Amino acid sequence: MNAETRLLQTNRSALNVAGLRVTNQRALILEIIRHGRGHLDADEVYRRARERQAQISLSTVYRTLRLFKKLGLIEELHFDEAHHHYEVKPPAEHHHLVCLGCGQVIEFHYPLSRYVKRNVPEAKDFKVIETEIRMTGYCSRCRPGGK
Amino acid sequence: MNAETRLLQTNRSALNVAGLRVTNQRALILEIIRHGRGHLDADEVYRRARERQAQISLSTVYRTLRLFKKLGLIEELHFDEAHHHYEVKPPAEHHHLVCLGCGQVIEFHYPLSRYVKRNVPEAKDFKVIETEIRMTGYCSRCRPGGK
DNA sequence: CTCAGTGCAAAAGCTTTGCATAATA
DNA sequence: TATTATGCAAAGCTTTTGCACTGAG
Repeated sequence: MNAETRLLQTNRSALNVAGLRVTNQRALILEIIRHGRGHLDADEVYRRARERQAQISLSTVYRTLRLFKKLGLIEELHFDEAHHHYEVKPPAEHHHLVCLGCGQVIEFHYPLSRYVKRNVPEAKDFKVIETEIRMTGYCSRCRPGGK
Repeated sequence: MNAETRLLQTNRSALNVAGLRVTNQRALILEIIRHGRGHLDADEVYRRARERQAQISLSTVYRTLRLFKKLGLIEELHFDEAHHHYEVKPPAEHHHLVCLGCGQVIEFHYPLSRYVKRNVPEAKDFKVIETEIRMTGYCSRCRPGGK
């Protein structure tokens, strides 16, 4: 059993647990999102997947991403563009700083939904499922002008 | 001068200040976003605009929204869907609770970026231009099951 | 063997663009 | 009058869908 196969094997169990049919495509896509640091969009997942399974189709990528999202295996994020980004669902609540200069995404962890629920009257009566905080601006290296 | 014309006139000055050519289309679109409570997408702006100027085109709506955004007159928001929503830029920082049940958007005000800057080390060094907080979940009426 | 999952191609949104015409300054 | 903005139609992208085939269970 080579390293490639072993990696895919690891993801099989995650999929089995969900009661899904385990295909090479699904194992590979999960592997790519888990392994790929950064926030991938569908096309990037597709490009990386093709390096290992030349025949994989873009529709499968889209279908699989939607499926994983529904199962809660991954998170769908909305940055500034018109398309979505995906990443594995992390255990702790986390958010994003998006630099308008270099495009890097800085992740930070903070239980903000709990804070908001405590301090914002409108949120007291709301059952929060998901919180996404996206702050755009300039990182220290890209800061234009002063301050 | 009828009421219609007077309304448009008010927006002319805002556009004049920006050094733009003032057209009926631009004045009308600004009027719709300012007046229209809620968060409108491009198509909704288009539909409302056509009620008053039958010949207006969807491309003009898109071009105008992009322009207003660049000028800082309006804000572009990213909810769950693949398209954008627009609203007038409000003076105070505000955020959104999006109900997965009925789709309503509850707005709340809170200076969260200041709070984050104070408490999150990663943000200390970041010059924040814009903060968007979107919490999805269920409002009191749509809450499924208990809690 | 059966049915869920895949690949392909075509369709379906949303958004942008080229170009001739119309309107502002 | 000199541009800038508009309308229309066509193109561009991302995402979804129909259908016959393949492969997992």
